[in-house]
Amino acid sequence: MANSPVPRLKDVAKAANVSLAAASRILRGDRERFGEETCRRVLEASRQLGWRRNLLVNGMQTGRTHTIGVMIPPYDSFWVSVLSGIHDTLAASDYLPITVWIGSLGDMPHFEKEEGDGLRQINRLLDRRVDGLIMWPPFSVAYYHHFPELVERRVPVAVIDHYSTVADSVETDEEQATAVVADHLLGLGHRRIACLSSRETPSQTWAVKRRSSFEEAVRRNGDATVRSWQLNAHGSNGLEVARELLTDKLRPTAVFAVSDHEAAFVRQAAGELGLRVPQDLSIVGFADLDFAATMSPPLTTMRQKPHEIGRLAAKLIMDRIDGIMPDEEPTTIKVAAELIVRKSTAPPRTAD
Amino acid sequence: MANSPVPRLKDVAKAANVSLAAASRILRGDRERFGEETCRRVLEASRQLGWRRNLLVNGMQTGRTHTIGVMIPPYDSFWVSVLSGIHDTLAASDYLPITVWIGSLGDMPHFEKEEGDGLRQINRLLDRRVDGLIMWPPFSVAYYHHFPELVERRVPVAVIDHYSTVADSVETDEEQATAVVADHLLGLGHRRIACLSSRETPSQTWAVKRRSSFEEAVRRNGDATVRSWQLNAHGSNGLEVARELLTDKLRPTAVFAVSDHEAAFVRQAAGELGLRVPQDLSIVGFADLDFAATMSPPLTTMRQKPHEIGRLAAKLIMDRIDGIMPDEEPTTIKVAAELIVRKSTAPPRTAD
DNA sequence: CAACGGTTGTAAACTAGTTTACTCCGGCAG
DNA sequence: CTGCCGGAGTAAACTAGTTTACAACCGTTG
Repeated sequence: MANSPVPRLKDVAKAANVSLAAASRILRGDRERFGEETCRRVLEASRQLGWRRNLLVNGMQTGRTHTIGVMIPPYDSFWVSVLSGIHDTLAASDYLPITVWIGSLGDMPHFEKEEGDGLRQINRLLDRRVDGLIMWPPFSVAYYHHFPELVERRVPVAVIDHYSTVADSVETDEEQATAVVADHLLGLGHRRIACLSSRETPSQTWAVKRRSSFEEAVRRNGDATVRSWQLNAHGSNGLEVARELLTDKLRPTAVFAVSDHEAAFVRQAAGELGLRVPQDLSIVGFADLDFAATMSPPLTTMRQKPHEIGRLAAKLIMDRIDGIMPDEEPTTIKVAAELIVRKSTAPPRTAD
Repeated sequence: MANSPVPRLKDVAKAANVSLAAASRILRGDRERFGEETCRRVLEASRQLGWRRNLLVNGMQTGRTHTIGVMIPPYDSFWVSVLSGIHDTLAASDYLPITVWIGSLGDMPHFEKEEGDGLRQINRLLDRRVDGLIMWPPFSVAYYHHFPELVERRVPVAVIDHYSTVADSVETDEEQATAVVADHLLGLGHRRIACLSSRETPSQTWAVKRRSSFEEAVRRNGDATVRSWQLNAHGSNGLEVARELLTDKLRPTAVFAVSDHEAAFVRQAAGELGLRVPQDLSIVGFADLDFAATMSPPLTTMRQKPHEIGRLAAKLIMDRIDGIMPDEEPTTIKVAAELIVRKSTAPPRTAD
């Protein structure tokens, strides 16, 4: 019956014995101008042949591919949830995300951004004429170089966990979140507190902000000391820095790690040094990644709302596409995080 | 300069002062027939204007979109690795996966497949004229109903962890893997062994096979007893079944769980019942998910090769697309798994 | 002076539809 | 008998190129 692998509108029109234009209009929903019987015949023929709209053609004609490019890291549970929020939100508008990444899983959670690769990936998306881009900026040295190009092509961009003056952004409310952590630790009685930051490269604005907001929040208290360490540019020396931090003359009774990945290093280093958690050392993480609850002891951490972050990023993009938002002025949305108290925090030993 | 948001070939041709056809041929690499100076002008103009090939047009003309649809579950670390293998392999051929899922993260690792949703997602991919499909069949009751349609459209399909007679498939070598687990437990001296299977719905052929292969492997030994339990159709009663299994009159000294998710239930139930792991109870999982190493005690488990599985599935699809494989005869590739011995297995108590 | 090879242009057909402008036909009302 | 309207068809232009056939121009040989 079908001599072509995929049925074309032409085939449907022929089967229903109507013209191509009539079939097109009827299938697009413009049924008022046609007889009931004709509509029925066309719809039936379409169903029978398994005809489906061709979004390639649609994309060429309207300039809308109903596809959003997403550049985020090889996934840990945070990014899986972000992606899930993006996916759900886009699906509601009949959009689909198309996701690319650079680096490899083996290098998680930190990895080198290779400029050439980032550029290749962003171009793969542009070649497919995506209607918008959601990204985590560390992937995109490419991003900075190509922002003017994206603007010229009118491809809206939303960035996640990165402050930007040129694109819409969604980020965790670092001031709120770090204040909660500081309150928790200070409330337990800790007065010598260490902070383990991540890589603080120019693109990792979240790490810088989280660390500095935390320092500020602790210092507002007056009588507590806080000191921060950070990973090297490759993020490859987590365990060493954690050891260094724990053996420092500060002798911290509590450590705030800017993400659960860093908290895991602190936990491991504490174990090696014979420090019991939480009796000798309290640890607070950030993100509530899937492994946080099953660490021993279960990790006290700030639970971000990754699904919500993804949802909002997708909504920003959709609003730009639909022209709901005015052409100018990038928006920044801050999402609150909540403290999940588990077993890795306790008052410091009074003997100390 | 550019009056249109995205530069067209027409603009490049005009800027380089050549005809549209010449620009097209030169940019496609057909440079032999043109002068060096002309080629330089066209390439330069293209670079300057930021022109990029339009894969929508390409797709319409050649019937190849350089895109592969992927339907896999909301990701745990196994599926993230599978996806990574797919991504890397496709990228090498300048293809991109476009991933959809059904169900939600909250229902992991088991969830209802809702037929309507599965169909909607597969159609989203078909609308974009993907060149092939990689999927995990539980997502696709849709798949079974639409296989004839896919065949007619000549869309090659590869399935993962599911035996199929109609599509290519890649799966873990269950016989090899379960024999290794059986040898490990029997070698330690266990003689009363329980097996906790997953949901054993018709689409979960891997669970059925893994459980039955394990039973067979144990029974080959002669003097050991094995008994199996399984989750309900929704996969919602893992903890209850684990409790039931541990309090059964069999009094198992070891449990093999068909995935780490189920192993986690066994661990939790053991804790509740005051059984120490591994002194009172040995547990073996399957998959080596990211949380396996940080469980307490760290879980002995079979490490699958998800990246390799993804790579092979992508390669099967690419071979079908490139016409390398003959038109008939679906292939099945089996991938070996390796035992990772951690702290959750030990010899049974001799007192017992 | 004509033929020739190397370069480049022109025009048309093609991918799968969408959309607009017009036309055509039959039946009914005035 | 004419006008009008609903229901349909026809043709063409348009999306962004790709590809083929053919023509045209140039300077250089024979």
